[in-house]
Amino acid sequence: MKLTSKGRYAVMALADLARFDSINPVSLRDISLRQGISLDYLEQIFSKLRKKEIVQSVRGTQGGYVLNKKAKEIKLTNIFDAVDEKVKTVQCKKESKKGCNGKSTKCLTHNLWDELENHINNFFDEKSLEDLLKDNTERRI
Amino acid sequence: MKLTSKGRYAVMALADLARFDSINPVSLRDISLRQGISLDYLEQIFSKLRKKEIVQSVRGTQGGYVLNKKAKEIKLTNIFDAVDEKVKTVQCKKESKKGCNGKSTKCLTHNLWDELENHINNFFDEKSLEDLLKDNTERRI
DNA sequence: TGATACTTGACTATTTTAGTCAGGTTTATA
DNA sequence: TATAAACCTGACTAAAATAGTCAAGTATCA
Repeated sequence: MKLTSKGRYAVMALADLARFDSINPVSLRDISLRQGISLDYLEQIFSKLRKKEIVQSVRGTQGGYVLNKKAKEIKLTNIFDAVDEKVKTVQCKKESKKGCNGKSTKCLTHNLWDELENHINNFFDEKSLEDLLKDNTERRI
Repeated sequence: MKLTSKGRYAVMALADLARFDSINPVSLRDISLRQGISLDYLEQIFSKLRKKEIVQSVRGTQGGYVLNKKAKEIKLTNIFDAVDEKVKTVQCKKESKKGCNGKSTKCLTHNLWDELENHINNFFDEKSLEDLLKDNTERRI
């Protein structure tokens, strides 16, 4: 079980954005340099974040991205959702043919995975971008 | 982020084993049939479980596997650990060159991933095989 | 009008996953 | 003591996911 880079990068980039966007839009180039993430990859990620209205783009010279909501209102759930990073534990949710051994009853451990999923999602539901910054006030980049 | 089959199968198989091993060892063949997991794959998984002393093997005709501890004492953490299913959230744990942007300070979101990891691991530390069975007393396979 | 920066979509190398396959060894029991 | 059931091991592989790269734009400000 692991968290993929796309999800991590999205959160890292937004945390960076949240810290630096107070006055001007932040260019992906800056984020790329500060966070060590490939510019091309960032563009893919921000395209998704924009579609989900988590960020707004500002075109032209001095352009870049701005948060579309307050950092407090952006939960990690929203971010992961935007970049298709999902917590998946069971295959047997949608009653696919192979799910739960292909039997009509739930598999032995079905409840467990459900519980785990909720457990993790609760964590992400509660954490906002602002929380992240708070934890880091003593540090710089 | 997802849970891989290997980890799921290991837990499913052990839950099956815990339920049926009261008298005789349980053959992988039976588990394979009941849980719909490939026999060859089960062998790989049980080889690891045996090395970590979670199960004991009984050779020969009528042989199979038996739990090596009480179901109560086998935590999910132990199981995942045995089959190399780990919760990985950050690449920057071991101070690899690329970790945390290759900078000396921790990355912006380092604490978050640490926290998440603990959150998930706590869940697994608390859950035992016995807990799983309890949740399923009303169901059969 | 040029530089900067966003925008999109197609492409791809690498890694991981989820197994399969082949060829054993061990042991209970008929 | 033969044999079948069951364990045991390691090598192999197809398919999927990941983590990007690359190319070719478009929009806007100075």
